[in-house]
Amino acid sequence: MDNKNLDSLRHSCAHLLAHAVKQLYPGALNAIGPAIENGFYQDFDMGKWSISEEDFQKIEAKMREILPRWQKFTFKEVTLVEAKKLFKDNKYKVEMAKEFAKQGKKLQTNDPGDFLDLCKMGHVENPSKELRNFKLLSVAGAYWRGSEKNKMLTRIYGTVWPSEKELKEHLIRLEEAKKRDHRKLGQDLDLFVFSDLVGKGLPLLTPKGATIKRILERFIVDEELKRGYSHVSTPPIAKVDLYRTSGHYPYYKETMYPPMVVDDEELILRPMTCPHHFALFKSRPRSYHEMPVSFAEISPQFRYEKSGELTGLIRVRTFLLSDAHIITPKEKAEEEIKKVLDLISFINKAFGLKAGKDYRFRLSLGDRKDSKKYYKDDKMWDYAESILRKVLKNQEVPYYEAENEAAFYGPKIDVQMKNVNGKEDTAFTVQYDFVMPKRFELRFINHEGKEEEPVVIHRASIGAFERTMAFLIEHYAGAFPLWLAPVQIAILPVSDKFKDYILKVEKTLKEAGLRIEVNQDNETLGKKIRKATLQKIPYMIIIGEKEVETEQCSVRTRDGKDLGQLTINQFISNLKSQIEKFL
RNA sequence: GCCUAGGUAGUUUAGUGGUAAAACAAACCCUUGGUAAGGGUUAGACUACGAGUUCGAUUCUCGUCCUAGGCUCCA
Repeated sequence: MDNKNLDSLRHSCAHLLAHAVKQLYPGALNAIGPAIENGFYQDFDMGKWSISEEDFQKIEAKMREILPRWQKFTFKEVTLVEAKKLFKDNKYKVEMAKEFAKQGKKLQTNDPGDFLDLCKMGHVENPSKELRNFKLLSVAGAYWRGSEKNKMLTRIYGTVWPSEKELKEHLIRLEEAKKRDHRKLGQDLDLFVFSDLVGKGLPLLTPKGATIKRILERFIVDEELKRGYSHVSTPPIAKVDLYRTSGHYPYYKETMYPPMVVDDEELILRPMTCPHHFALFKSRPRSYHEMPVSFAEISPQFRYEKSGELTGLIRVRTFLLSDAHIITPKEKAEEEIKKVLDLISFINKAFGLKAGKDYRFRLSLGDRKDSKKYYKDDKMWDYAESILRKVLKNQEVPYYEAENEAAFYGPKIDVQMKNVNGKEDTAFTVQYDFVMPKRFELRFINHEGKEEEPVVIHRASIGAFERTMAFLIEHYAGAFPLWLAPVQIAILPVSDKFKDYILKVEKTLKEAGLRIEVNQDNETLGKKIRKATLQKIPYMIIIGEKEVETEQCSVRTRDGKDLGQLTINQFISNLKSQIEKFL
């Protein structure tokens, strides 16, 4: 079934849900009910009622009771006056009717037999047959028309599929996704924890979690140094004036931590690194010879995200960003953006992430009409957006454009990744900024000996480490590739008689830079293997009498493959060549 | 922040208006075992926190904190 028909199926099911709920809860009003990816939702103003997931069984039964009567949707075009009259009891429908009429859209009602609704979308031909394979999934609050200022409605999410088999498969996929959830794996694999006492949105990384972070950090710093970045170190705290100069303060006051007053000075935990790097740039005059100047930093940042927005490691209140600011003459900006995209491709390749499947590029544009949210300079916006678009086109990568997603100082290219729940977040970002150079009076001396204003490219190559770790945990389902695995080798003695040899092996492997864990517990070999496998440790080496005699080790992988006996040196060079291939 | 649901040993869960049960993990003992769970013993919970109702609350009510799924937000 193609997407259009699937959408019709799902949207039709939202009607069925609306009808059932209205019958069960007199006075409930249905608002919008669109198809979404893998399902649909339907919003209700429940009036005096409230709904929880416990009510789903009852609602689903009602839907099945109604369904046989729904033979065919019939459509009818109506005028605004007629619509207002037909839906006089439903203010949401009336508001939509007015809105559509204002936009010059035709108003249409449809009726599957006993449920007249205002609606313009596609519907299935034969509802009673096609709508059988549905399931209600969750209930949530959602603001009417998506605005915090409006009333909160009750939203019911559901899914529907052309066949029972597809429905079952989808439900199994949802279950499987839960198993990959980085929050569950973070617990099971001992990577990070939260503490009520420390605070929400403030993750504590365990030794294993911190190891992954350290590997990523070293990986990206080394790679950036190779590519010509200068790594710097600036304080995670600064005077509020710095952010007043940058213009961040009024725009982002809500998400900054409140200022601390120390001796007549107001200090703030930094929510971003840009102004620090600009201050560094301005510390002395800059010549065109050294441009572009690329300051990179593994930078801790602090943002007061609203409590409901926090999710595991994906949205946190303090995080470490692989930040950089490329301060470049305008004519070199395009080339520099291209270089950043090359770096991002390199990173994605190292992780085995594929464009289109695991991530996608988004060209995030401004809105010329919204001068509150975006700095007003139409010409600069047009120019900056055209440059980013051009680079994306030349890279021949698939991308999509999104209005109203830019930073206040310019448009950006975002690398969007999906988490196991299907929610998309920005992993990496490249931003074109023509505002900060003005605000900070950034200048360099050009080859004519005159002062010239550069542009700034803000970019986060490997993103925020916490968030990137979350994506990677889910991407690998916890089975990290050798180079990233917090523990690479589990040494499993067959009994405790071989301590001396084990110590020797452990020392040799550690000296070779490998990450080891020895399981000396008084347990059977089978149990030790099980434990190491559940911890998703890539390699297990088993040492017993045979290995001690021949000075070898028996190697087994977490996938259950037996690689036989190897000398320690063979094993080391085997692993090392594997790691090198990745990097 | 808002809507809905939830919070019981380190973890996953059970349970009850009369101060809590199990599995795994832990510690110890027996076993010295060869490729996914050997056996036993012990310890571990002021049932998230605070208040109320009650003779008595882990259980009922309210508040606070935290978590999940959404919404809003996401530099």
